[in-house]
Amino acid sequence: MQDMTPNASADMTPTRLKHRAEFLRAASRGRKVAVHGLVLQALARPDGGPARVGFTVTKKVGNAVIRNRTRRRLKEAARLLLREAPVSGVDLVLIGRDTTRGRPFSALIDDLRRALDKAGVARMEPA
RNA sequence: CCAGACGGCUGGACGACCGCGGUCGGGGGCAACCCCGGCGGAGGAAAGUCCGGGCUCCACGGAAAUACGGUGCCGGCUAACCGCCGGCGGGGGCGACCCCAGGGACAGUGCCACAGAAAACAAACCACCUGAACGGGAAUGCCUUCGGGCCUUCCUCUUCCGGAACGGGUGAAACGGUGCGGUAAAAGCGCACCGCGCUUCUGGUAACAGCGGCGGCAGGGCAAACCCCACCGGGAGCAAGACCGAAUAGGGGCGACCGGCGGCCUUUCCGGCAACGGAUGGGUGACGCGGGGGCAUUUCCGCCCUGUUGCCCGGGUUGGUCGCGCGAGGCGCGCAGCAAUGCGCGUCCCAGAGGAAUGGUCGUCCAGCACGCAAGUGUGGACAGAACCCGGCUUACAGGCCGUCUGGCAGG
RNA sequence: CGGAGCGUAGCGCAGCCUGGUAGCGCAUCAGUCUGGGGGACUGGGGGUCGUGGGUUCGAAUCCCGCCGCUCCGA
Repeated sequence: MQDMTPNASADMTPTRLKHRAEFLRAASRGRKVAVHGLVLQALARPDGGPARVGFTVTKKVGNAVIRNRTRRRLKEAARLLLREAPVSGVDLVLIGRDTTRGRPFSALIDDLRRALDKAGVARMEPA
C-alpha cells in the first residue's frame, strides 16, 4: 500500500485489503457473484495499481479451525490464479461458505476463475 | 478369561512440488527492498474466561472500623488461590474405590405448604385413670299406708378437681428405641442393651478416636433464608504503559504558585521650585533580556515556542518502535518427604503475528471402520488454532499404550 | 479485555426476590347464536420451566457447572 506509485506496475503481486471501510465499500458498490465454492465481491479502482484481495469468513461457517481452513484455501486459490493471470485496478473480497472447505481444490480454482469472469474482472486488465 | 476401579502417557509417520511469517549469515541496491543459504514456527486443552498471581499505570500518611464481595472440618504445600496433597467425620458400593460449601440454630429475626390434636414458649384438645357432685339404671338387704322410700355394691351420661405425657388415622419431621418390672391408669418411674449429652484418662500437632465414669434425656429442621463469628480483598487492565514521527490553529477558558535583571505600578527616605533622578521594600505574568526547550547530533548564526503547574473545552493523529518472551521455564539424575512439593547437580533455548504466518496439493505407510473364506477392495483421521506471561479450575475429545488394584469363574 | 441480562404452551409475556397450586393474552379444537362467512359467547386440549448436578421433606424459584442468545463499555 505504500508503493502505489505507477512506475511499480511491473510488480503485479496483489496486496491485502485491510480496513473495514474498504470491505464495506466493496460490499455496497461492487459486483457480487456467487458460485458453488465461494462468493466474490469486486470493485474497480481508478488508480490501476495491483489488485487488492480481502477475505471474509463469518462465524456462521464454523469454529476458528474451520474458518482458518476455509480462509487459507481461498487465499491459496487466489494466489495461484492471480499469479498466472494477474489483474489490476480492482479490489476483490472473497467470502467463504460452508462448501468451501469440502470442495476439491481444482474445482475451487475453477469456481474462482468463473466468478472473476462473470464479474468482468478479466476485462479490467490494463491496456 | 470375564466384569470393574484408579492413575499416568500419547494425540498419526515419512516424502515431493508450490507458498507464508520470524530470525541469523552472505550478496546486491542511495534507499524502500530483492536474491541465496541455515535454523526453528500451535495445544493438552491454545477453548470457556471461572479463580489466583506476575507486570504496568492510577489512587493512597499509618492503623482500625463500617459497607460490599469472597472463603469456611484439621494439618501440610504453594508467589498466591474458590487450587493441590495427606488425614478426620458423614453417605454410597460385596469390593477396589467414589461423593460431600462439612464453622455457629441457648445472639437475634424468619419459614416449615397439605395432612394432623399439636410444627416449637410450651401447652391446649380427644381418648385413659383415681376421686367428688347431680341424675339415671341394675342387683342385694331392710321398712311400708303397696304409691314407694332407704342402705350397700356395681355400671353409666354430664360437669369438676387431680394424675399422666402412654395412645391419637397424619406427616419429611412430633419432647429417644426395644424388652422386663412397676402402677388406679401410666410414664426413664426403675433396670438391661442401643442411641444421646457432659467429662477424667489415653493416643494424635490437630480435626478426632478409644476405654472408663457421670447424667435419665438436656430436646426438631432449615443458615446453598436473613444473619453471627473467623480469615482474605485499593482500582483498572498490554487497546496497560513508554518512546519516535506525522498532522493541526504548537488554539482557548478557569484557577494556584515563583521573582535573576530591566520595564511598569506603588511604600518610605534623600536631592530638586517642578518634570524627574538615586536608594529602599512590596506588587505586577507576557512587555523586553537572561534562563529553558524545539528544528537528528556538535559549534556559530538564524527562526520558532516558553515563567512553573493543575483542571476543563476544542482541534489533529488509525504510521512506526519498545513492552514481547531466560521464564514461579523444559528435560534427565540424585536427595528429603506417605504425598502435594522443595532442594541440589547437569543439560537445553523452544512461535512471537498485528485483517493477524504456522499453509495448499499430491503420494506411500501405520492405526480405526465396513465388505470378503482369503489375497484384497473401499472409506478415513477425535476435540480443536497462540495474541502480555504464568499457576489452577471447568468444559470438549476418535483411537492407542502403560501401570496398580478389586470381584467372579476356570486351571496348576 | 471488562460488565449486565435473558431462556417458562405454537407466539408474546407473568410467576422466581419471600421454595409447596405453573397463570394471562393471541393462536388452536369442539359446541351455540347466523341461511353462510365474519364476529360474539361457552367449554376443552397443549408446557422435559435451556441443560447436568447439589441443598432441602419438597426446586421454575436457592447454589454451582455447562449450552444458546441479546445488550453495554474500552
